[in-house]
Amino acid sequence: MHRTERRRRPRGAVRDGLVAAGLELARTGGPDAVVLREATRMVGVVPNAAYRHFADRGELLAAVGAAAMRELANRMAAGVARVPGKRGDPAAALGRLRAIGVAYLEFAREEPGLFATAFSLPRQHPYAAPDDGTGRELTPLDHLGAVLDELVDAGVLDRQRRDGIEFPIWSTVHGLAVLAGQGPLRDVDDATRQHLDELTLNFIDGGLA
Amino acid sequence: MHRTERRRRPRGAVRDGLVAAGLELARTGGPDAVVLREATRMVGVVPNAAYRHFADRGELLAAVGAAAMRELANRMAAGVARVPGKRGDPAAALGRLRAIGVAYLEFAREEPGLFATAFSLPRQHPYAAPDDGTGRELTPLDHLGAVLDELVDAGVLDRQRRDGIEFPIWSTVHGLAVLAGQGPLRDVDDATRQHLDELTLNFIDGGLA
DNA sequence: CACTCTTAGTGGACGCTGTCCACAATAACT
DNA sequence: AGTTATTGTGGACAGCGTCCACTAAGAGTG
Repeated sequence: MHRTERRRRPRGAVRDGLVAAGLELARTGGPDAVVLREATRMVGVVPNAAYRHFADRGELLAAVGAAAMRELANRMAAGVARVPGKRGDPAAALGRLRAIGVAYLEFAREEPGLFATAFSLPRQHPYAAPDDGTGRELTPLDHLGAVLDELVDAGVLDRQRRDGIEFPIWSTVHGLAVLAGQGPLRDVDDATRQHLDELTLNFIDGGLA
Repeated sequence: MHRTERRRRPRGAVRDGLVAAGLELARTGGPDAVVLREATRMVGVVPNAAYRHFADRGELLAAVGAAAMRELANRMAAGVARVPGKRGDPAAALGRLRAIGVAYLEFAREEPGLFATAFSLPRQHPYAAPDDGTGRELTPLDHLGAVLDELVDAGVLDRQRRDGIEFPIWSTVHGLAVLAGQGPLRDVDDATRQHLDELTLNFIDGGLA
């Protein structure tokens, strides 16, 4: 008999493996590349096994997208943390806002597949899944909001203008990421792209005043 | 035998029919919904017939995307044309800039499938295909550029700031369209969405000064 | 007009995909 | 221990994009 060797894997290993495999596929090929059967192959399990952990491909893709979104949020947080200067310092606050934008654009450029997957919602994913019970993770939007609050405290951004301004700002940087990543601007050379980044981040700074 | 009834159709009818069918599919389901076999079914032809007109599905999708892009450009042009006031009038120029943004956002909201398809470039499509020999069609970017030039002439936008400013502006409106269309903001109610539109278009106006 | 050549359709096949069902072996619970 | 729920396997199905061989219709030519 086949001695089929099952259930060797620790609990949750298959699920985690599928998400990891999906991430790898998404990294190189975007959302369309995360194909269920291929992911199961990478984990070394039969295709149907995936259905014990996800209702369908869409749910797997949502999990992968959530992981990618978390990665983006982490990069933003790391970028912000790297900027010196204490809270209340206007220059530092502006620097942190720029760091957020730079992290966003860098992620989109360095990991176009993951970026596209994070924002391809075949199903609404939790946007940043609660990992453990210790509290909700911070979303990209949370990080942006925090820096904007700091800009208000530092007196750079008028308190009246604060409300809702995260959305135009987010839109601006996200729009550039999309246009230059998958969109019509995707074939511009590196220098031009750099220039577009500058132009766009400066445009945002201008919109604060 | 079968009396297979072929070659009844006028020249180019199958190709045009496939694009039309693809547009219909894209309208309701976005780029993923434009499936080659279904399009051929709608035209009443066998799947392989498509390969006489397109190298593969990607090329069909590119043709559909180009058509959708043209539709967007037309809506922008129509929106601009609807704003009264002659060239050189600052208020009119600003009105036309806003009309461009509104047309863009409206198209994305009313035709999310077409919008997504226009910007899903499986293959680089010509962005706005030359329809006839009489000259290239105007792209969305062309329309935006024209209005920005008018803003310079009207003295609203500093000539120094003109260069390249179309990209941050385009990014801003495109970003909102994507975030609120397919992205994480897609489930906001109509009132909120309206508010986001206002906020974003005002943000752009602020960025001109 | 008859003849040829090119064009644009048909028919059938292949491998790949997502998904469903029935079944079996393991782990967890009592 | 025995029972039950979990989580894997095996095999199937339809639908997809694509390839190959074939053939009917139309265009062009003597």
